[in-house]
Amino acid sequence: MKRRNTPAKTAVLNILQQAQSALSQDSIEAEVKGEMDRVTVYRVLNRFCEDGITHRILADDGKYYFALCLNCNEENHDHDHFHFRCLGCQKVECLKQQVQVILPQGYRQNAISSWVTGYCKNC
Amino acid sequence: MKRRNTPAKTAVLNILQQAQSALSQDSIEAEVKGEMDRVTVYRVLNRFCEDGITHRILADDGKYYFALCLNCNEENHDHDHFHFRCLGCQKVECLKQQVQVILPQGYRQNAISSWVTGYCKNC
DNA sequence: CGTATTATTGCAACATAATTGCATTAATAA
DNA sequence: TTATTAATGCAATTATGTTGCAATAATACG
Ligand SMILES: [Mn+2]
Ligand SMILES: [Mn+2]
Ligand SMILES: [Zn+2]
Ligand SMILES: [Zn+2]
Repeated sequence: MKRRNTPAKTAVLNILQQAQSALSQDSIEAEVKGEMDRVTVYRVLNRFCEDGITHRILADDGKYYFALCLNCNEENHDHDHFHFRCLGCQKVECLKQQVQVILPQGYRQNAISSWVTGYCKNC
Repeated sequence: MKRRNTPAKTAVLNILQQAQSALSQDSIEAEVKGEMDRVTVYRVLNRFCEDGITHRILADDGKYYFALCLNCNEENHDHDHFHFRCLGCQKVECLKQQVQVILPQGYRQNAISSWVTGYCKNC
């Protein structure tokens, strides 16, 4: 399924690139108000995830956030870092620190989702 | 608001005690099918949380899971441990390992939510 | 026990986040 | 320029959880 370049795709990608942080669907929707449908935002973001352009993280507020994959290449994705959500400015960031977990015997690890909520240095 | 003992409350508590793991509303609902309403399950569980009988954890599948507070006392709740969700049997457990995170300068930590998904030793 | 008080329940409606179906539009290849 | 089909808009649907309100029933108290 070959991808096509569309205004919607370009607009969402620009927003993510300028954000320097993970964004939720609704915050992106707010920025493109009128330009495109709500569903299109979801679909563009999901396609980005399928294509390895973004990664999708379910925050502890129950919403998905999307962040550009910065240190990933086509084959190796590495998203086992902590995520921080600020209760003041609502900003979500990918932290540098990797999550270290040792599972009990016989357990196999598939994915990790680690969140810290609190207040960032500006809040 | 003094609590009352009801069949609904007793049934849900029994299920949690026998489970030895965290349960979602829908899995509890499945076990009490016909006995009580969907909303009652939510309300019983939320009351347990208010009363410090259970704690509520939002999993990386977007659902809340409820687990008995075992090592908590009235004042000190300690839920900063990893949680494991099995993709095979759907079971959710609280792992022993505590989450260790060092935040960037100036950041304040409020709450932690750490999930590992994968397959347990039986799956 | 009998009665009053009010916590708890059931049911319908609502809220919010995200997905799906389908006809239409438009990006790309030939 | 035209054919192909990915992408879009809109409405409907799913999923999870909450809220309003009248009816029910657990508890306290004489
Ligand atoms: Mn990340
Ligand atoms: Mn726990
Ligand atoms: Zn902040
Ligand atoms: Zn399992």
